[in-house]
Amino acid sequence: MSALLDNLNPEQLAAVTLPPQPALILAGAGSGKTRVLTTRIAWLISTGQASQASILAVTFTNKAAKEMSARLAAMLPINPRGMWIGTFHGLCNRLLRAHSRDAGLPETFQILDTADQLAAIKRLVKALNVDDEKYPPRELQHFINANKEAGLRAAEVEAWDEWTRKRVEIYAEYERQCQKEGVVDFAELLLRAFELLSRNEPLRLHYQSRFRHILVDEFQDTNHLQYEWLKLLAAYGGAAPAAVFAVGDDDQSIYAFRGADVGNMRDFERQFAVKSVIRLEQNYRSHGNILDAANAIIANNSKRLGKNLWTEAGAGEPIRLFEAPTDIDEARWIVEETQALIRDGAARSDIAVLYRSNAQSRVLEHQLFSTGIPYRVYGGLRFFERQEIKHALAYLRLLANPDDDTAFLRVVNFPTRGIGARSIEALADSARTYNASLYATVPHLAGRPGASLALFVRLIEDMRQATRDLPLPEVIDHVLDASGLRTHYRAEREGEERLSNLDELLSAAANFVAEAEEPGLAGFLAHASLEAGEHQADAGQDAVQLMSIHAAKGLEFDVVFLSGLEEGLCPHENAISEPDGLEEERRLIYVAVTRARKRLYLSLAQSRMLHGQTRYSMKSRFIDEIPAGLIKWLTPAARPAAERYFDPAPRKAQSQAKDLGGLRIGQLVSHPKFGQGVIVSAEGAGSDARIQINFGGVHGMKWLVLSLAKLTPA
DNA sequence: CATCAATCACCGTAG
DNA sequence: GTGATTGATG
Repeated sequence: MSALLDNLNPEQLAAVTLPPQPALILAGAGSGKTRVLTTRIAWLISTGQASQASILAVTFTNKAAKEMSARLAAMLPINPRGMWIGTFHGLCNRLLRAHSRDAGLPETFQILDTADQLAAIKRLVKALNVDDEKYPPRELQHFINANKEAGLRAAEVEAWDEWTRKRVEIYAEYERQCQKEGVVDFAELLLRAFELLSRNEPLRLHYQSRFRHILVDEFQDTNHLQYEWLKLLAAYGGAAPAAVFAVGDDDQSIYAFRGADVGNMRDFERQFAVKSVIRLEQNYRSHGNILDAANAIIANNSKRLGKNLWTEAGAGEPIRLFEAPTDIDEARWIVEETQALIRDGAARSDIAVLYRSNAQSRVLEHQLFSTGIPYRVYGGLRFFERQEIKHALAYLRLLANPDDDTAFLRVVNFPTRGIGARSIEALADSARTYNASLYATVPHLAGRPGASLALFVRLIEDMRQATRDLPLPEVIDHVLDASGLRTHYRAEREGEERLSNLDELLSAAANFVAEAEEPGLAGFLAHASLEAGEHQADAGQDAVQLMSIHAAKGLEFDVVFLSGLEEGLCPHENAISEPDGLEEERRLIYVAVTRARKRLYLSLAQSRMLHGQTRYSMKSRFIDEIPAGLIKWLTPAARPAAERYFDPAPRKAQSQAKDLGGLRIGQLVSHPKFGQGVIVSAEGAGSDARIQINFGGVHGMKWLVLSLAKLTPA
């Protein structure tokens, strides 16, 4: 026991050993947050204050949940599976599987990922004859999810205008469609679990009396529904509420876009009458210069609970900053620098390259690949989201739940078996009249299309027969052959990688069976939806880590490259116009900077390919928020002169040189009112000539009449 | 009904 | 630049 509490600083110790009552721990980046959480659980159990079964710990990412389980297993001679530890989605899934009937779901309900959900909405929009120009499926998807995250069913959404009334109607139809097919989307997992507990009193009382200790990681990222779910489970307002131990950092709140509400921290403090607020401000991760930069950046935010990180570590190295002419040059430089680090003995896995948007990874991957440096990309297109994997999973889903129309449509004619759009349309029509799923409607269909469809149904039924008593990997193996997927990809010219991914699916299943509590098909399918990113084909290898800043939260590395620090990208142009958008972008940079232990590189590119076009931008305002003394410029001048600003190797799109009275595209210019900007494009000629300039920041993009604008080369 | 080429829209972050 | 969608052709 004493060893358990050794080496904790006074604040950490106080947090770990708080009496069982509501507590809020404001834990700065690198302050030992995970350690406090896990030690708290170990302490509660080893002092006999809590049983394993009375613990519920919830996190946001699978990575964090796994980490917590692993650390607990190292601290306690127990099986951490006795506790409920997982993500919000994972725990809600567990709850719904255990009580599917009470929740109004089939036992084998399937989970729709983002792409499945969008496909389902598109299908619905088509079936309802809705104008998809006026009601774009993506927008509808966002509308539905936002309402679910706010805890609102279609009937509860207030619609003030015709547009929204229609969207509510589609939302209601979507709910009906999902219910009929026995599928739930991500947001539905949470909402359904919430409704299950709130409507079913015996069940609620059971879980409320079981979970006496509820620990929440990354509390700042909870959305409204998740907070309400926690309140319900903790018996908030009742005679004997559970002890909620919430750990969070308002400065690291970066998920407002999906409904996260930092206000939950204040609400929690007030509503639960929290007596103990503990601040963890000593940072054990980063050198002083890195921490100073992070503190300086975040100090520009106005809405903060207030916190200042400090460290006993020395200042360390300066922050290195590199400005490249193009995104390709930027990537090349990052790779060269990485090579040098590895040559000097750095482990590849201790080096991370971070970026704002996943699209940036391609250039980096290309450079790394051609240099032969092993790398691993997190996020982006994930293993379980690959086309061939989704096809295989769709067959499996049909085995588990034939009413899953999304799965049905995905593979009914893949590999092709003569079932075209006409047949599908006819089938969908009768499915509507019978009010049944596509699969169930097939026997009712007469004529020629009916025959080929019946063959497909027969195929699935045969698969079900043949795999009835087989272990999961063999089920999948059989399905891959019987479906014709293997044959199809063997014939495809570039199908080799797809084939090996399908084999990888087999080993993923074998792994799953070995580790899971419920190693059945339904469990595996849920795993595939919920942990789409966890399984990577080249996991385990010592590789350079590539990921978005969001994905990097909670992780740390010796060396961090933060790339693409340009106005429009970081801060992202869409965020600037959003309320509080800029502050969230700043927190994003704060998160990125605080990932680094020893060395931090910042980089930007003056021009970048985006949407197949070259874009010119200015350096991010956030760079200017770092005290100049902490930065070491690796490029000659703070701003390169106009001449050298040009792309030395112009790409096609910009090669047509235009005469703009001495100015050129890509050049940095100064305007008396708008300040510095980059010439992006031009049109017209003579006195009509207009040029487009990206001033970044407040002014943004502007079209100016060349003959009137008082521009000087900067 | 399948295949291929041409055209179009899209990339902001995620479980 | 990529992946989805549409249109012409066999």
